[in-house]
Amino acid sequence: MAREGNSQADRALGALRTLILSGAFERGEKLSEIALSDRLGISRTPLREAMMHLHQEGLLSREDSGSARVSSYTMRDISDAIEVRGTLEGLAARLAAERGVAAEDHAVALGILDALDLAMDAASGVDFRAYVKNNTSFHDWIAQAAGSPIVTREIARANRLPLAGPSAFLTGQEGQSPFLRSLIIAQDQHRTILDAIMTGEGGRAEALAREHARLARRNLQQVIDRKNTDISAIPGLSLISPN
Amino acid sequence: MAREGNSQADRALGALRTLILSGAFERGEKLSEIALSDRLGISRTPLREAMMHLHQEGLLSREDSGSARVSSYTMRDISDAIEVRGTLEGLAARLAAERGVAAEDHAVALGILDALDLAMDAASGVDFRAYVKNNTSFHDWIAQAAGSPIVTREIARANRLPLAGPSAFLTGQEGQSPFLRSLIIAQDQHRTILDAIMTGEGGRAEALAREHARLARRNLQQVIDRKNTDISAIPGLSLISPN
DNA sequence: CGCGCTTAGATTGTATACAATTCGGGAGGT
DNA sequence: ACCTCCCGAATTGTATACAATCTAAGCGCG
Repeated sequence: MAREGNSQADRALGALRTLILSGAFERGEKLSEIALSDRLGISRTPLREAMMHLHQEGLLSREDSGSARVSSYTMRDISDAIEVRGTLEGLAARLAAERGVAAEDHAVALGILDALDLAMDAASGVDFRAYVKNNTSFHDWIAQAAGSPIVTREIARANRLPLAGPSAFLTGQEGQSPFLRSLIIAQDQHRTILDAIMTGEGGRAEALAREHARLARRNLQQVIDRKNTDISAIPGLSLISPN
Repeated sequence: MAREGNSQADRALGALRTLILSGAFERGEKLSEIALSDRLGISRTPLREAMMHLHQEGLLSREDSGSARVSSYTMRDISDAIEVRGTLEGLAARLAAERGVAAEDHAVALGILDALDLAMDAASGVDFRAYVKNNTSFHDWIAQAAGSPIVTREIARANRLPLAGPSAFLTGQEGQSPFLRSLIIAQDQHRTILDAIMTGEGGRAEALAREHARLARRNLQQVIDRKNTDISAIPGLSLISPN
């Protein structure tokens, strides 16, 4: 049998997801199971399992007849998805503030924020790889800070939506100066959110977490407005319909 | 092939979900695919598909080895799930207020609320069947009121969590007088939420929708505290661990 | 010339056989 | 008595064959 991550189904899931996000298919393109099966060298049974998974992730949508199509999203869909994420992170932050956070967990969060500072102040400009990694970690920390598996799970779900994750627009932006400014603002928001959580200011923590997500929305808008963006530089961007 | 709802996979999904929610299995019981396959008269392929679906619904959890267990939830998990639902419905209500609602959609909502009044004022006590149906309709209306497929979808997801749906605690409660009072309060909240949405009071609409969900939380607590509750009267209650 | 029907090819849904792995129990040794 | 190792039964993962259905092209008819 297969260990975690070693199964054919997991391989199919990863491979197909990468293909879709990298723009290997057109928006709305119909995917044939047999064709994909041949292309990936994986039989239809685990492939169908992977496609079901991608369906619930939102990357595929099912026709009435049962055939699968690559999903198509509008700008507003992504914007709404980010708002949903912000709302749920706000909930997590508020609950964490209300329920309290152990000193041990607090230390972990501080460590992540210090690492983010370090990534920004690197001698050779910003260390994007480290920033993305630690930014993701901090958002994961918030998701778990309330100590509620349900909240954590729902946030994870919201993050799976194509471009809604906290680090979706942190790749392929290295040289942009307005983007650098937004990193500074984002990091300040990180510290402020953690402060509000630790002082038990639930309402403040929630409002800040929401606004923090809206910063991602602004970045999305900037990326789109800048016309010469390489569509393949940001995974999933090919799923967005132009208008 | 199979039309929507006619496939073996859909039948397996419905049958297995009903079995689980009705308490046919113990909490944490390991489910063998072969045994279930025999019991339901459905081969393993569509059965596995159904089990994957139930896994993402939260009714099943997977062991490292791949075997499936019936999920177990705590009281607090359910409480959190209801809070998540309230938060997302609050988001939907706020967005609806901010973005505006067409007169046509407003009329639909008013129709649903009138039907709810009618169900409560029925000559022979409360018509629970009608109340549940229209209560569900109103919550669906809110989920769609923002005009955002993403928001609608996330709310639908949150509702799938075992006892988190808006009508989860409306069955098996017919004779309870404190419960009747909560129906009156709930219906008042319905009207107030709609009013806030239509007058563009986004913050108010959001706060009310959240508090409305917390009423469901109070009902849950009442059901649990009342010791003589028939555990099979409320679908999914068997998944809750006592402590 | 356009439209509906028929039919063949392609595609999805399902069952089943087989391979790989896990799990539990029993034998044997210390 | 307890621990370890090993083996067989049970269980899950995968491939594949077949059945049911969809799709699209070609044909006949108005």
